[in-house]
Amino acid sequence: MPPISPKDSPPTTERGRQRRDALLDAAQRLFLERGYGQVSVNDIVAQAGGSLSTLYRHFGNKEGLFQAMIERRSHHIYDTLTAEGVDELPIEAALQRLGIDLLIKVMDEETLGIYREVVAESPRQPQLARLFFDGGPGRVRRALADYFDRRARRRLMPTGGSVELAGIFLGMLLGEWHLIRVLQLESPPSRAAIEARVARCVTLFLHGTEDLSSGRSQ
Amino acid sequence: MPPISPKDSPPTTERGRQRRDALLDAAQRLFLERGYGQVSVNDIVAQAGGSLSTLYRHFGNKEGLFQAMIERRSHHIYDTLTAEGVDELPIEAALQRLGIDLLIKVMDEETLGIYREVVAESPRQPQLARLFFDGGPGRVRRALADYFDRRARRRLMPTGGSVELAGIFLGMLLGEWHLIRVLQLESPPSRAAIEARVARCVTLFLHGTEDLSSGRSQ
DNA sequence: AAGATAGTGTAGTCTACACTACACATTGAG
DNA sequence: CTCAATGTGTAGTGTAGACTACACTATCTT
Repeated sequence: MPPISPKDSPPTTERGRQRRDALLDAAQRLFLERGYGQVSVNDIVAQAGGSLSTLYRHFGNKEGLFQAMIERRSHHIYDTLTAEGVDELPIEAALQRLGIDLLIKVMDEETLGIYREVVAESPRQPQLARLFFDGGPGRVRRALADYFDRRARRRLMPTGGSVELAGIFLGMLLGEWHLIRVLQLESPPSRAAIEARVARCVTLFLHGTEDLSSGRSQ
Repeated sequence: MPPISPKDSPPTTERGRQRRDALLDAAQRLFLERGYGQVSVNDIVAQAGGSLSTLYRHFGNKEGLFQAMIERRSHHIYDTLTAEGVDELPIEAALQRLGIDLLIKVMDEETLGIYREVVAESPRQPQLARLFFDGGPGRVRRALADYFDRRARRRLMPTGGSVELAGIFLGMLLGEWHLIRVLQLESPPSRAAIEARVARCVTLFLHGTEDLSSGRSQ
């Protein structure tokens, strides 16, 4: 009878914590490199040093290890995105800064790897989806929506639907680029290309297509 | 020595075509239901009827079958989206119609399944990524960009960057919704919800946030 | 009717790998 | 010192599954 919830007991001793981290590090490297299904627990132990028994003591089974790894990651990845002091900037500059930071983070090979693995495994491990979304994309959307709400309170923009608005803006930023990078159809965009795209998105978001240059709409 | 390119010879006889289609149908059902790695070729044969030998004669190996299935699918899925007569409509209506059709298609469980499988397998099967993108999302982006170009030629909107603009608009439409559905975090949106979101995106795309109601930007 | 072409069915090979068993080492607390 | 908990190392076990071999059948063409 396999354990329903893998026993991810907090390590008591210092040595225990080290072994646990080594296993997580190895798991991360290998899972993101080859994909969950293509990595054996033996590979991970070989990479991490230590012993198979230890792995099973800590994580219960392969899935437990995977989830622990994803959880650790999705938290740390988006921690750099805590836009602070953003309320003092004009909205153009604020969105521009957030957009650039976000695109750089999201185009990063590690972030893309996490995304691929989560999408691939989520049908079999639904907890994974929540874990990832709430720790990553969901948190960014929340933060941006809060920013919009603060502006609305200061009467700097209309009230209401801030979460949806945030989602739309984030969608604009990623657009087709994310898919293209997830599928590895093109090489990563340069810093300059990122800045240009963000600028275009910000303008579009604030003023619509009309404002791009001349031209009237039908 | 495994064949480099799977022998996907076009079936000559009628009976051959039937057997081939039956295999593809079964493959599609099972792959989308359980995921590529979780389906055995024997499962597929059992579902399709016929024989293992036939499968290998047609597709060479498991990957060949998978690719043939994805190719067939990504072509047919987006065929419904050939927006015709769209040039006669005001741009609001045109974008609205396209947006609704697209969101319905993209939120469909089958389309989401294809997406998941392609993302999951693309690192191991790079041809797959191209196949999918060019047959699906890429074609939609191309079609929308062409529409923008035609409008630009009629001086109804600014010239240039139509492909990027199309990508941005499509990104707005999907936004966070796509991820949420891919990860199955929420149930499918209602028709009404889709219409509301598309309307909001179209307004935003054409006029920016300013126009949503009152409120001035900083 | 005879041979080519494609489909069937079964049985089997070979390999990979999740997970376990077990005997032994290390460490730290009382 | 000792005993309990934790880590190590090796050597399995059991199973699943991709792919092959082979003997046979159905159909179609000329």
